[in-house]
Amino acid sequence: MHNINYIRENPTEFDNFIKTRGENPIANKIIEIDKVKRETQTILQNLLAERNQISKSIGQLKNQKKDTTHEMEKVEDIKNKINTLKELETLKDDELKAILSRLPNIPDSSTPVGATETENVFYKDWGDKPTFDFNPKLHFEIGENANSMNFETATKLSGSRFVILKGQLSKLERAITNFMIDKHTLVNGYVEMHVPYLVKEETLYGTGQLPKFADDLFTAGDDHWLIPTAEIPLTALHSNEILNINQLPMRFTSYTPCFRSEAGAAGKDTRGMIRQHQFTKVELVSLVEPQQSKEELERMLNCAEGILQDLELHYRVITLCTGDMGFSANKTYDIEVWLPGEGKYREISSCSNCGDFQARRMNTRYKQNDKNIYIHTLNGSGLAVGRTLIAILENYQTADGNVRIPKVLKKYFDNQEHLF
RNA sequence: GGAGAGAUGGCUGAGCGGUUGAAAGCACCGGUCUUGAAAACCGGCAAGGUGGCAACACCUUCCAGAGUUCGAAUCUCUGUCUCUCCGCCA
Repeated sequence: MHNINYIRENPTEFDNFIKTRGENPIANKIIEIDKVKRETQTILQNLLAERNQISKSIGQLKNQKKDTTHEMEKVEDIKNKINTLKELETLKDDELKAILSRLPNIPDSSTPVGATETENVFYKDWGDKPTFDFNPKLHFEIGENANSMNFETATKLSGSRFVILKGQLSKLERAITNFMIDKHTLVNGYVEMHVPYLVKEETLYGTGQLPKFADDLFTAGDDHWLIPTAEIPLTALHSNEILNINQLPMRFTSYTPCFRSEAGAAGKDTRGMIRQHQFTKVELVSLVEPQQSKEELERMLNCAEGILQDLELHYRVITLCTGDMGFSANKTYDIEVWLPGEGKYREISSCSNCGDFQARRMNTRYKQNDKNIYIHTLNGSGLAVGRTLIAILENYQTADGNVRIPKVLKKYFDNQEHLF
């Protein structure tokens, strides 16, 4: 959510910013609605003050057993005016909210301007592409050949975009998760949280998924929605609270399943487990003071990168351009891991600074020198577990169809050398 | 699922329908005292908004939403959540 004062004072700048995010200019319209709303409010409040005054005097007159019919008539007239003005105010307020709640965050000055993903900017990379003396297979070929990855049965149970992992692959998924959580809690200073997978509409509004992106989500039929990422419950942990400054920064990590309808991705990545309706992810979330958030984004990125480095997987980091960035972010780094089977880099983590955008929507503040200031929120995958599993299969595969177990995961496998 | 009780400021907790935005205590902040600290004492301490250069004035908010009333924390209805007892149950 945007600060209306900012829009009021910098309409052109605001329009220029949201233009880079693919939105049409709208500041003038916002200001016009806001103006009518505030004018209405001023008149309304004066009438309310008058009503309160008269009501008070009625109380006093009644105490003195005096006649109040004159006052009563006066109030009756004011009441009618109050009702019409109140309706108008609510109407304008709703209009304003409808617009503001659907406008994306303003990009950080270091975010490259661009329309589509082709204009994302290379930031850095790590490691080298592995070499093979055979033709590296795709992850699902490896999994299916080992009889440990099954899409057909999953489709029988749940339809398309689901998978069943069996035996060693199921265990690998669990080992990856444990490794990530252990690293983030023991080394990186994040607090592990176990959170609900079903949340209320209000919670999704806070992080920015609603009202605009309902199509990307699954509902549970009642008033609950399935989380598309643990970012949602973690970021909202302290919504509607005023924190003490010494509580910040807060760093949370959580392992959860994520549910996404993939509404806009029909026909995309239909083979394999790259794009599923359900996947698991270890999420990182930071709640920080405003002046810390830029630094925190780099820190978070490093924490996510560290996992891939430990797993010795080659990757690159790109900075998303304004047009490709998510709704709530002001700056986003994507980490893309190398998949030799596909011969492509694939997103495995996305780390975003949301500034005060989400904090405004969910009303999370902290007190400093008697002032209440919106915090900054950040989130990042640390990492997507399913895609990490894919990366391990494709990068660590051997000519005979087996898979070497990465050094750091061996302890979860009784020091075995190979997966199968 | 059945029966009952409740929801007030950071926390605990008062509150006959009419100076109650809300007593009191705790916590917190500032000060006096002290070598320092504690104790004691004094003072401050909800949020959002509108108007105003400002001082300041006013409005809204006592779970949420409707309603009754000249006037609602206080009365009525609906919803949400919490607690206790019973039933069922991982």
